[in-house]
Amino acid sequence: MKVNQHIKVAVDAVVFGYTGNELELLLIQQKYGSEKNKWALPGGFLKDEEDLQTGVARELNEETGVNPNYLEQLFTFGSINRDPRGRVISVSYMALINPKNYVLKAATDASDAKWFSIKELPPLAYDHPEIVKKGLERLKSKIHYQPIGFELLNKEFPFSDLEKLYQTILDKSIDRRNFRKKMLSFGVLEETDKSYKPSSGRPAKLFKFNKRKYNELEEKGFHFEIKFA
Amino acid sequence: MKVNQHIKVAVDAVVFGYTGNELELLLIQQKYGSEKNKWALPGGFLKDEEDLQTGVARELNEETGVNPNYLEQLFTFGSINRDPRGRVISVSYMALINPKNYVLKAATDASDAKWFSIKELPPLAYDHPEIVKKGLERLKSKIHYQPIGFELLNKEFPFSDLEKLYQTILDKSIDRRNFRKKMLSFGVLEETDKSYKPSSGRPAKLFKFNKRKYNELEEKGFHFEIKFA
DNA sequence: ATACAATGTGTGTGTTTTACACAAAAGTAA
DNA sequence: TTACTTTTGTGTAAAACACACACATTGTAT
Repeated sequence: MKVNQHIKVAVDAVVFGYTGNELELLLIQQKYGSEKNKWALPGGFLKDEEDLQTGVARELNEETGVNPNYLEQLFTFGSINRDPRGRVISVSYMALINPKNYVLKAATDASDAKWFSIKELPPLAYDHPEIVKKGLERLKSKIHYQPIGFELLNKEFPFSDLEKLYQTILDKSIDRRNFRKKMLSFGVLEETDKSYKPSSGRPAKLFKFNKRKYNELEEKGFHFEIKFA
Repeated sequence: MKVNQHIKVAVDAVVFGYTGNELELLLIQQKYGSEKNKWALPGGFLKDEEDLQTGVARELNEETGVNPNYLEQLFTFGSINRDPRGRVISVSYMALINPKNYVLKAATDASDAKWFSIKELPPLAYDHPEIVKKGLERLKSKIHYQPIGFELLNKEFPFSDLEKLYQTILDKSIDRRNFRKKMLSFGVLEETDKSYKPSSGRPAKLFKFNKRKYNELEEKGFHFEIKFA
């Protein structure tokens, strides 16, 4: 194939985590290069023999040690000068993980991985602010019509966690009663027999998301959709 | 920048048009190459010095003569073997145009452009069926919450056109009264003083979409959203 | 003038969304 | 043991919205 093209293809990941208080973003520190000491999204150049999603997953694992089970393509960024090193287009992905499930890789020679509150991000390299913005938008909108919030929580969680998660992501308060009513009405949450004891106050039942049931319902035309005042 | 990568970047466009009866897709015939005589999405390799959207727009114009004013990135396809000629990733776009505004470029040595009903597509090259599918999904879902339907109609149109457009795209019938009521309730349609005479029956007022007003309302938190029984 | 074809319009009913407050279950401190 | 604090768990009434549904109007063609 004769094409005279000198464009490199990179993949980058916007990885969200939730701690119970804050929405967080996973970043790595650039130790070398023109953007030294800035922070960047995990990512890197795609290999000739791997497909896009495999590529991000690999880079993510190499650079931070995490292996998300939710990974979704976001957008492809291709402005001519987005990377001062040359023409690079970046296929970006959004990943959701529960930070508790991983210990971040310690600093390697290439990078140092760390969680940052989405509200206090350090200076980011390249056009990564734009990519993060796209990720946030996607997360905020998708959480309304896809049950992706559960990817950020423990397998079993008290209702209040789910509620706080939504409030944190959407950055607004929601009515507890209406939220619970609506969520439960979908019939995709299962009450477990366990309960969780908060540091003070009444213990809460633990719930879990029943993915099988969700898939079943979805086949039948059901749509997860949650809105707020 | 030293990266040993041999991946080419292409851009492809899923171009939808509406004739008043059918949703149509703009395709070009492959005259050479391994996929000779199949039809393909307009598109081609990205140039080193153009950004993605510029690239699709250029290819689209070169190959078919159309210049869409609605162009939106869809998805990036990157399976390893999607193109038998080598490793090529394709950044796909969706375009909406009113076919009446253009005369398709006659057959050039490279290709022959033609509209096909979405219901009777010829065999498509590469993974283009998958790309088309993505485009259709996007169109179907986006038409519910973004005023993109107007891009497919004349500037001034009878209400029935809009209605038929929605029915065609969504492939289901909708209640005329409720649809009209809801659409008008947004306050983004303007009644003109002109009217349109159908071949038979009562003449219809012509409406036009007021984009400025839509943008204003959107700023204030308004959301275009239309659903059906 | 009559038949035909498409446009234009309102209301009642059911469903969904919203707003809102108090009791129950634990732990802790007097 | 009692009372205080904290968090969970729950119902109802009003408002907004979605849905189903039918007939008069305005033009053309015969």
